[in-house]
Amino acid sequence: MPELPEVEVLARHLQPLLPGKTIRGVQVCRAKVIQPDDAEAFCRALIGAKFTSLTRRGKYLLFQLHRPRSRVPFTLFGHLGMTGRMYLAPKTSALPKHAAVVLNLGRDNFIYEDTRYFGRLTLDPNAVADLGPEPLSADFQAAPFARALRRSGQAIKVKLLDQSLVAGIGNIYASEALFRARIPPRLAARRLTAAQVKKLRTAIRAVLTEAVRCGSTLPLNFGGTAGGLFYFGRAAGAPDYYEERLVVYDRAGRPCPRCGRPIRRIIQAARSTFYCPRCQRNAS
DNA sequence: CACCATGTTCCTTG
DNA sequence: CCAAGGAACATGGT
Repeated sequence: MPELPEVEVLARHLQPLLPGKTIRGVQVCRAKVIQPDDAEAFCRALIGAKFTSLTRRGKYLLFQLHRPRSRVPFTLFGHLGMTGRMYLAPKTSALPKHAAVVLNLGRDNFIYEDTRYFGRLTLDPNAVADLGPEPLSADFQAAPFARALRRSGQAIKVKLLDQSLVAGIGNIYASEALFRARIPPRLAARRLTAAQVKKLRTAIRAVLTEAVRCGSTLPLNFGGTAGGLFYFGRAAGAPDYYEERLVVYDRAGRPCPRCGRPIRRIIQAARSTFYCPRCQRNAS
């Protein structure tokens, strides 16, 4: 469940739990999730290292580590793909069915599980090299954003998924931001007016900020047979606060909260886009 | 069986 | 060389 807000909430959750913990063992259950695909080297690099901090960049988690005696830090980069989860669990509890990598931290295990194994763990800083600005930081400035959009003929919805434009927007928040800015998803990026670009930038920040705030106030539940960590309403039986906050995503046929017309679903670049055909028209 | 899924990368085509 | 579109990756839910 990973777009910027989900990764941010996860980072805030794990941040106080990791610093000071030492990696005593590494179990690579599925070699394809580590990069490069060399479990031996990966384990050698991590065993004995100690966590110092955890931050986020786009949809990546940045685990800051150092070896004992060495002040030279290094970073483990984590990406959750579509279905990745990371959490601490007592070493006594059974590993989940789709465990990908398990770090032995002493009393607890750090578990990275991923049903579809689209996520990654890597020590290669290139993972993060081509990311655009952080949308919630001051680095996300209007002028460069506008310039980048002017250079692209791609539909704006598709362009928002380009992580080198802005980091962290995924398929859900691309639709949500465009609805909020009242911009039609198929409009070519270069056709946005200056006013629309400005509105879009504001909408992106608002939508992501709200999602983080919403996620941060939820109780973080461990447990269940999956041993998973749930916050955003995907857990069966868990309250669905998060889904309720989405205005257009996955709501085809249901009324637009603004005008009441049915929300429409279209396919762009092989992914679903949701929008209101009335509120998101040209020249708005 | 068919279709869908929060992401990224690679291949083909123009 | 670039842009755009689609398939592939792997598994599960409806």
